Amino acid sequence: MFPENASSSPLLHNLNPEQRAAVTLPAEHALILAGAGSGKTRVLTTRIAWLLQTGQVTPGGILAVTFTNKAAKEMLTRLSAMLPLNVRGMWMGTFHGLCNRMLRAHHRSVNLPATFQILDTQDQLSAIKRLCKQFNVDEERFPPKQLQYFISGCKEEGQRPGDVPARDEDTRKKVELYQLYEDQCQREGVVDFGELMLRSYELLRDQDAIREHYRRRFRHVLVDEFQDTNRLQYAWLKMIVGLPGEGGGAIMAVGDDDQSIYAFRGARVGNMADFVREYQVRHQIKLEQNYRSYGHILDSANALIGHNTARLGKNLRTTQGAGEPVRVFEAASDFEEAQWLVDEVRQLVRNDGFARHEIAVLYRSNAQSRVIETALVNAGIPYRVYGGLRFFERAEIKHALAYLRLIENPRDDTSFLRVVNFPPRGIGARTIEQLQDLARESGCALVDAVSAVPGKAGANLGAFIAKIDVLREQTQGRTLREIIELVLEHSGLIEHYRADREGADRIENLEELVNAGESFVMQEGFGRDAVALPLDEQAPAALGQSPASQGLDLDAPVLDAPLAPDQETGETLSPLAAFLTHAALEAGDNQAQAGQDAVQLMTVHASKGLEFDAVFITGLEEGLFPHENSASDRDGLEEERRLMYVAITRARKRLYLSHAQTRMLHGQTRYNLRSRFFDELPEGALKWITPKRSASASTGAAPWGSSGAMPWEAAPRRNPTPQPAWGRSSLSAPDFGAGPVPERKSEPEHGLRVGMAVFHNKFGEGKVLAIEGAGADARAQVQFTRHGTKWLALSVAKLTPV
DNA sequence: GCACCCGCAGTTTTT
DNA sequence: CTGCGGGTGC
Repeated sequence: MFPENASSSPLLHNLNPEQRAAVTLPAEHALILAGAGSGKTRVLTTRIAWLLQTGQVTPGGILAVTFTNKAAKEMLTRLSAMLPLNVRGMWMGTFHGLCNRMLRAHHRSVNLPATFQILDTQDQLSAIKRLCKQFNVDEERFPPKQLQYFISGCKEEGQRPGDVPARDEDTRKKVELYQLYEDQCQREGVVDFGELMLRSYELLRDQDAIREHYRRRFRHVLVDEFQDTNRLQYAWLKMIVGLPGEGGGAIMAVGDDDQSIYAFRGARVGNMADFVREYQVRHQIKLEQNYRSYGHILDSANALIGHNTARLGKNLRTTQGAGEPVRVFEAASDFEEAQWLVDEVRQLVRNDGFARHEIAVLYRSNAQSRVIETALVNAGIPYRVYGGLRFFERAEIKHALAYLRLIENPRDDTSFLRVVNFPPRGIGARTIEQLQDLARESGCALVDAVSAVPGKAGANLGAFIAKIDVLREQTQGRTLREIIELVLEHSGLIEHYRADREGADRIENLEELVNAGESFVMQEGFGRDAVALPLDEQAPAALGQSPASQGLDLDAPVLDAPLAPDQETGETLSPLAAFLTHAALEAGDNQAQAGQDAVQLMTVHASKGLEFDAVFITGLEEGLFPHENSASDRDGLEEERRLMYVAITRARKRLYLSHAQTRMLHGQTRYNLRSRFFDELPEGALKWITPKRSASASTGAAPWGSSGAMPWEAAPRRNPTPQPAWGRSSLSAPDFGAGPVPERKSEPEHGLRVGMAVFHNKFGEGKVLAIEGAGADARAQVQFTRHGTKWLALSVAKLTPV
């Protein structure tokens, strides 16, 4: 089936049978179900290396697509470690990076300027706000955020304004605004993220020659995290390879339906089943051998995910031993949970030899990090929070980029408005409104309407565009570094921030921008980002606008053509334009101060794809995890469960689960029941380490978290604390130090829990959505079948469980 | 044109 | 309880 020399290739050493089977599959469509920690990236990269090594394909025949730049980089790094590699001809990157590359190469065919710039989510929103103002849209009725969601949603479904079914008046209005937004972007020469995908898709759909070119070229299309693809991305892939029998390449889709956690942003797990059906996939390989976690951890993951229906079906297994049990802790409050966590982290580092950066603290929502951060700060434990503002999203950086973009394209109104009066130069809202009116009347860009503004206001505006013009001239023929330095100097940004008491950080970031430009240039001659290549120098070589372009032999020089200038554009992207593209497509590191050995804090979502020696999953409470907004329907709950599955499978050696009985949320104390997920884990793999509390013990009352059902629980639950871990000194006398354990004078007596069906004398039947407060203050949010959702004070309203 | 104050909302996120 | 955005007042 494959060349003999290849079957013994060193590439295949140390692969398990399933991995090896996946790597050496024939050139046909295949689905690889890759469980967590099963060596997915390894299979993907080895597959590519193997295809190349056995001469089945040249680098130019490979298209490998991922979701994040990080994943793309990782793949490239590992691949180059396996093979000496000419990465230039290979298309490896994110969906958006590759679409960008394609659109740059064919910018004329898709009616875009060669230097089109990319709007990130923030830019898109401000563009929409601007549009709404201009057309006097009632922003109460049509919040810009919602319009943005609507437009992005349409694009992800592959719908242009004309394709959107507009049943009601509201939708018609939104579609109209969608159209106006499109016109505006087109006029300004900018595209948003959705547009990158959609326009690239349409290019392939509508331009036969171009589509056939790519179809013949890409013999092997490899897709990472396939379960996260949205409708448009799958359609795009289908365009690139065609349906079976249409002469296109083979798709190897790698994914894990159990790790599908992005439905909320359009991901369609269903693409996996569709793919199998539409491509008559014969080769489905399950990678179930897990190389990451010990047995108890995997048992927990398997048992939990087993509660989901409609799975493709997988069970992780390990050859490592059972390992330690999963430790479960019940805290009286979020505060106590954090204290406990700090103590435990100390133990891990001091006694058990865990590196701090090998310890992760996971939570469902960002708001939960605060208490934990406070406790860590007080304890002097270094930590890092993932997922704040990224480098290129910071305001000062966006300001600097706006100047740079205006140099490149003065018609970029979004950038124009961002900095026309920043730093302040006496151009006020009135003037800008006037300018916008003038521009709209004559249908031109803001910059072109400046000369029509009279008086002092006009002079100020004139000075602004003169400044930009001067910068543009000065930067001619300069290196990227010099360009950025010039902009920082002449824009007045640095000066402005120097006057600001809290501007020091911002100045530092601006100076960092110079470095970012420098290293961008270093990386690839000038801005040829190896991952998300902004400019394709190869493929379109055969697709030029030469007289014979329609009849060109698209096959001949393409696959390994020598690097040639883009014949369609006849020009190369300037370093500046390339850098701006890079800034939009790769927003930069998502983590705070890297480098030092710090505990890692992040949401469960952010943890996907990572692994740690020790993992804490905190806030395992009904309403939080599973989140209240998701727990009401089955799909939502199943996604929450997959999220929990992702969280569990991050851990290598040790896993902690914790929940708190009370938690401050939105400035109020909430009483949360422990997560139902606890009931879905195998008892034998767990160990409750919650210590007995002296307060409750001395009164003789059943201690929280001790044996027996909670007093307010309708159905008896499994014993949450079979054997408190008295033996361990660290646990027997918990030092909850800094504050008193919150008093619990009034334990809930209402007997209600979230999800419970209840009856009210006036409102009839309903379902409890949330419970808040305690004793006389206790309130419940109930969704009534006939009377909507209401908050009821439990001391007043009579609710009876049904 | 800017500063301050009030009011309101408040999962998850990459490109 | 926070942070952000809009609106008002100087």
